Amino acid sequence: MKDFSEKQRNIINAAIELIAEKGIQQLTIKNLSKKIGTAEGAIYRHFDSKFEILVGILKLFRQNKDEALQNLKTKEKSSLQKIESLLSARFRQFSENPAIASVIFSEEIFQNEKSLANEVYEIMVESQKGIETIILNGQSQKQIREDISAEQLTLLITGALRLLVTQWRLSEFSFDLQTEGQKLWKSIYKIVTK
Amino acid sequence: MKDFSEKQRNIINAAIELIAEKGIQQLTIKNLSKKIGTAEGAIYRHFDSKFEILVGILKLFRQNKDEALQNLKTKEKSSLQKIESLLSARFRQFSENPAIASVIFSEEIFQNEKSLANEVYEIMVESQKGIETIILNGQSQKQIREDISAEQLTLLITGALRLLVTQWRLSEFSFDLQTEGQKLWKSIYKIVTK
Amino acid sequence: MKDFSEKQRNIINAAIELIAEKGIQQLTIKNLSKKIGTAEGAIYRHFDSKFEILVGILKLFRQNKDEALQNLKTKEKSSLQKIESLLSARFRQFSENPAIASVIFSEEIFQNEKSLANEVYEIMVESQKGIETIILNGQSQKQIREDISAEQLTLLITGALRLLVTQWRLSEFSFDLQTEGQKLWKSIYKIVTK
Amino acid sequence: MKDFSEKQRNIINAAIELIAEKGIQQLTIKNLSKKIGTAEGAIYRHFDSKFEILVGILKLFRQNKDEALQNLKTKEKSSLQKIESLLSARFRQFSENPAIASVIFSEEIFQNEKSLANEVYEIMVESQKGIETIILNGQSQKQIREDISAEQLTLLITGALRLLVTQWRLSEFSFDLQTEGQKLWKSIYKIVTK
DNA sequence: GATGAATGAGTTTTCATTCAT
DNA sequence: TATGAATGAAAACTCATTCAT
Repeated sequence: MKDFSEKQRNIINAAIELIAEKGIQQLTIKNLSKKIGTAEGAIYRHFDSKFEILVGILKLFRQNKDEALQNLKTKEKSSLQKIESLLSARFRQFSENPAIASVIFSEEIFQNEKSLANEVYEIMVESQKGIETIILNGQSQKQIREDISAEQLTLLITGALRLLVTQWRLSEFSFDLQTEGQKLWKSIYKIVTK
Repeated sequence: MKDFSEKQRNIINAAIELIAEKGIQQLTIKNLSKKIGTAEGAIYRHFDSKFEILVGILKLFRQNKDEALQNLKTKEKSSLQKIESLLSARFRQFSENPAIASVIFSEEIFQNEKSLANEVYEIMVESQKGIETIILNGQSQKQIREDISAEQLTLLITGALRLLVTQWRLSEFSFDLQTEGQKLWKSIYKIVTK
Repeated sequence: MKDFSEKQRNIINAAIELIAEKGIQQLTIKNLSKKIGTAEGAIYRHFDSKFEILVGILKLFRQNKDEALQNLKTKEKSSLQKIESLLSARFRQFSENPAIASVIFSEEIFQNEKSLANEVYEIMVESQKGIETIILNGQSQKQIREDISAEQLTLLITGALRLLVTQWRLSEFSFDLQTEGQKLWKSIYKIVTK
Repeated sequence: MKDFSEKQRNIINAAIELIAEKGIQQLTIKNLSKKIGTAEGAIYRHFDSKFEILVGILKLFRQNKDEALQNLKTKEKSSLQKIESLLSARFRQFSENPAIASVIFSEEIFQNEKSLANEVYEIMVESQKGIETIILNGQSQKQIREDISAEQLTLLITGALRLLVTQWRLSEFSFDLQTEGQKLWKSIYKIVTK
């Protein structure tokens, strides 16, 4: 769980951008070193292998997720407010860093390596468990409808979030993600409150 | 829009399976020829290049989509029945051919080539337009709630469908997709009818 | 125990020559392909890896040894004649193919890979066991002195053989190996017969 | 013929151990610096290049040899006693420092560089000349048989010594070298005295 | 049509050496 | 003196594609 050096963070971010721009197949050490302006060999001072860079990306995503869920716990908010916070924080993060948006929901990128694929799945499951817990709370406080299970509501909310981000990316960021995110929240609100 | 020869369909299906099993990075001519039991050179009798095989995969997906939407038009059903049909047809197809499930929602696979990425996006948009049209019909016939736009409802439905399939795949097909699909339909039904 | 194709034998022989000329550190795929006049990648049609080429060299050496020992068994000769045959066959082989002489007694070449180092040692032990058996026979027939054990005599004979070949090689083949081999045989003869 | 600093001797010894353990191909500046616990760059304070380290190893071997031969000259012993001394000193040295045993008879290690290969050969020739001189003395004093030339006897003795050490090393030091060395001496004694 | 060897460019990684600190 | 990051060349290996058979 060690923290990354500045150089390591540079490399991880460059890798994320590269994947976002051209796909994993273009995430080569050559392209990566070009992007950060060093010789190819230099990268190996900071990561033992290309694989470790991918591991680094996932570590970063896991940290993102943990911080997001942690943030919510400390705040005194209703369940609905918490969900709204979560969604708008996500949309803001992606708007500010579209490269992350391009990679974070693209599980296929890590499919190559069994161990990474598993890590990806875990992060996804844990992230959804976080939302499901909030919804369960909302249901027990009668703020959220109970005729649909928390699991199903989570599937609907998370699925829509992911798809909206995917559309944004595939359309080459042709619309304002935060605006559309607001609209989505309103729809979700209507749906979950009755 | 020429149709494929049997050999070509073999190759396309083998390619889809290969991607599903090991990711696009393992879609090599060598692996492909091994899978279909021919020499490497033989593949070039049927496709001019590897790129054309990817084009072929997308052509197949487009046909799938067109047929699915066409099927519905001919049938006399309510909007809600149509959506249910569409969903259950999808889940059935994926259950029968998990490889397709692994590739069809993985837009990143085709991100490498600009022209393919665009085709992917178009198929996705057209597919959703099909559902949106059904929902609009349902709304004008008062079978589907009107306080949420057809576009938003489509986002919610399609997003959940995609995410459920993704979870099924990442969990290595650990649950029964059609059963979970039924559950999802019930939730969607509750949501859209009120 | 499969036999090698002609191309594979070419590659193995080129590898032996390369090692003989410049040492294992110069046994690179680039140098090897240059020597046999193909592109680097072409070699991988015939061997899965560089490692397999080294395995191939050792297989060849093992065959050499097996044939040499087999040859002797069939012939009706006294123990002393057998030893003389063995030595002169060796010296003839090395004279005709100095590259083999440069590699066959250079166990360090294969030290890099544990599995190969073991194979090397086995070949050496088995080869000496062959000679020891002949000596034991000679002793029981009173043709060879018995006050020194067969093992020790083998050590002396094999050690001298190896060292003579090593000197020949290090002196850049500056003397006639077969002539010196004859001299060595005479010395050995005197030693073992009394 | 300058003497080495302590740091230089450290480096040379670490290099010998590294070669002994894993072969020359693993003698890299990185591995070397790891073994002596410094940064890679630090090595270049003490040696101008990796090549100079190899030169250093050979210088050490030459010193070893010179001292060994010098030692004998000063002592008042018979030729046979001198040979026994020489052998047992060698076996003792190798027992105490197996790494040296692994490198000193492995001429191939230095084969890469023409100039080193030559130095290796010279050390070997001079070392044998030393023994040959002792034998010649023994022959003129009728302590050593004269029907076999001093050169041939040297070949037999040195060859057996080398092979025994090689077997010891390849068998991963599975027997006691000094005990086996004693046995070898007894055999040699019988051989040269009659 | 099919085969499989060959090609040339590309991949990840390693290495001796240099150099700013 | 020591450190460790950077460099450029070279290592082993892969790959899409071509082509003689």
